[in-house]
Amino acid sequence: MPKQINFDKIAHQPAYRVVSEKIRNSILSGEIKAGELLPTETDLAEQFGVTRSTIREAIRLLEHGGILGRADRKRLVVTLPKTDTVGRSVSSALLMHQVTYEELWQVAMGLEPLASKLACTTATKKDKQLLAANLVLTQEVINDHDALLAAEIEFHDLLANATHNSALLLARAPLNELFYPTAWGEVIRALSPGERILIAHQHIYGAICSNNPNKAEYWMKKHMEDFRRGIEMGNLGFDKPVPVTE
Amino acid sequence: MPKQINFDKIAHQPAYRVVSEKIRNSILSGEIKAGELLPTETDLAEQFGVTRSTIREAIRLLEHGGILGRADRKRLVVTLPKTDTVGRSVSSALLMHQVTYEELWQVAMGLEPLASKLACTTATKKDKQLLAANLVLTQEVINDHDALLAAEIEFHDLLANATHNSALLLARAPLNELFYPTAWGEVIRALSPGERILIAHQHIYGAICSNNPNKAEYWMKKHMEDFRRGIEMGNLGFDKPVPVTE
DNA sequence: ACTGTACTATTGTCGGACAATATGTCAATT
DNA sequence: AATTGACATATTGTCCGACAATAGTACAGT
Repeated sequence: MPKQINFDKIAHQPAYRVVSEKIRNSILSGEIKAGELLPTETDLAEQFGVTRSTIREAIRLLEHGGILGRADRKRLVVTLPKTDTVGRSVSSALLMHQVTYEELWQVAMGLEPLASKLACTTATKKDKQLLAANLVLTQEVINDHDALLAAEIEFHDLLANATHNSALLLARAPLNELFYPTAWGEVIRALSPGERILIAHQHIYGAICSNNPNKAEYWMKKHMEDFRRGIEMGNLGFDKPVPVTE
Repeated sequence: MPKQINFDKIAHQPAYRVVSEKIRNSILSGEIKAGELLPTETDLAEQFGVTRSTIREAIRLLEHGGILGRADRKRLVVTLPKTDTVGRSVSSALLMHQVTYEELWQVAMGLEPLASKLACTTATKKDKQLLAANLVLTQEVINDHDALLAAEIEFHDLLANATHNSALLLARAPLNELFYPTAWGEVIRALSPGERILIAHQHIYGAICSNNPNKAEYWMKKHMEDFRRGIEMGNLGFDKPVPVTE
């Protein structure tokens, strides 16, 4: 085989991507802060020296990432990405990768007990109040499948919020969107373990209030193990891909 | 206060978003599979009954999520989102939320030991070979800061890949992009704990080869604790936000 | 204090245009 | 047979100009 010289592909980035990157950098570097308005499309077009169409495409690129949004559906505004916005991209990706319940459960086992532990030292009064209210609600709807499911998901979400750790919130976002809605739904429907759920939640809540990280972690692990058994015993396979809903 | 009837805001979605959602659903539902080409923009415009500009904006929305890409820079193709593509959205979000080293470390403490444990049962021969090669490389460059940093990051990445758990891969994507590059860089530079790193890696690798999940988990925890001490002792504050680089 | 009117700014959408570039075909060359 | 060149075609990237719909504002009128 004769020697051959390989050149790198030249990187010709389309204009809309260049513009998008520039705006992104301006935002990330703090040049434009969250809450501030972006110049109008016409202005931007003039500043970058491209057409409005190009600007619009650049904006769409950022809009999906959640760092740009619309104030009152007119002017563009720089926004702090919300967990669920970002979570949707991740969820799409996971669905396309045919993620299984087992894979999600494993991640949940890594993150949820951690969240319980952390929440013990970080939860504010407000957080505890919200959790307490959730417990009351759970007890009330313990026989109503759908409402119980909603309450159950909310509990885990409140708990995660109580850590005030944005990295943790984002990492577990797909659980909220993909895992719990489908999996818990089945578990609750199949086994009706409403009481077991409530008991676990109460213990976790108690551990947080008495600032007992190990206990909080322990009960969350137990809770998640229950969950796993529920899935295995139900009619949705633990190693099957999560179905696309909606 | 007089009783007042509240109506929901009517949800007037712009056309480009509607189109984007329709395409997204087609992809997620498997109607169009990964690897397949999308119709041309002109065709899409005709099918949806909108202009090409609108179609283009819809496409940009999806392009950012990584589920659409370009085959050879012309035709659009449906693609499986790569971890780093999706990870970038998440990283942007975290940077805007001024995520701290501590928050990232906590997530790492939840995920990395888990990855070590899981890898014991899921790692293939290929995975082990790659890890072994990485160990050799690490030993060779143990005194070269930059190369050592790259090798260190690669080790954790290979380990995560060895779990073959896409949910885990995506959840830890921000660690790869935000945490390790900046934090490890400082740790290595400040303390030069090259040998400690290598030893930990070797133990983890050994545990995986001998199928010993507990040992793998134990050493990874130890490794991460070292990491934490390194950050605390170095001159970058553990509770400071991760700086925006690039 | 509320309502209606008029004006402006800005976005959402349209349609058409053209250059640059991949792709495919077919003949010519070695 | 394999490479090269020439040519036609398809498709994207970018531009321009236009217009309707609507949010914001200002200013009256009751």
